Amino acid sequence: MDERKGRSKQVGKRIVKEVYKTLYQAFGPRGWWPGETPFEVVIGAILTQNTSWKNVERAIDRLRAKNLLHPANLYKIKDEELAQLIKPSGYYHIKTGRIKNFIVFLHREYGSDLNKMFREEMMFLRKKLLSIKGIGPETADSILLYAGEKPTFVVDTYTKRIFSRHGWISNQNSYEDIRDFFMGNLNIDVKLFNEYHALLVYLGKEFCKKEPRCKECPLKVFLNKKRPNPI
DNA sequence: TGCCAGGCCGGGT
DNA sequence: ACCCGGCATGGC
Repeated sequence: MDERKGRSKQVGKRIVKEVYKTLYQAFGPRGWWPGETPFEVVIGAILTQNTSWKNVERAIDRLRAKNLLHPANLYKIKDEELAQLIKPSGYYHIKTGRIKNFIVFLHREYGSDLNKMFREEMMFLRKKLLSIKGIGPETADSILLYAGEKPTFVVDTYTKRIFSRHGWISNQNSYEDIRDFFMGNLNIDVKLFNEYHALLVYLGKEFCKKEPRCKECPLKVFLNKKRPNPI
């Protein structure tokens, strides 16, 4: 690699770490994921696809009330009943299929035992999750990180929005590019990846909704700093 | 009232 | 390899 790229890489590394430090100091630990059990996290990860968490909570509460937050119980339920229960989370027919796809996969591959599934090597399991129809990269990484406590970085719309608006990534970078960018510039650390993603979501939700780079944004201190060149 | 929310798939270029 | 329409409810 040439010298310019090398320097750019160092800038990228510094930015990624400093952004984390800044957000953590501003907001403190977020305590993610807002779910009680690993299985609940998996279901939440599917239900929250392009959906506000508030609506997902409603759906989860309805499942919990029927004691359905367990693989064996969901395995038995009829599609139409599940669809009605998760209705508040939107896209409920699509998501019924996606939940069922995962449940059938878990049953077939691991005897409905989530702990057994998470004993797999991370990247091997990631590939298997991605092969399930309805589980894309963000959902897979959310499951691995927040339910399985595996060291993978979750990239979502907030991550892309915040980092591209600052010029730290470009909007043509793929999901995997961006994931590599974060993982390559941070220590491989479950706790760190957990907090980082949660902090970005918090920032995106609470500060960047209407006015990008608003006055109260903790990241405004980065506006005048050197920026890395394309990942 | 219209737009958005912690994506992903399938078909078309 | 991208690009786009579709999927749907609830909050502001």
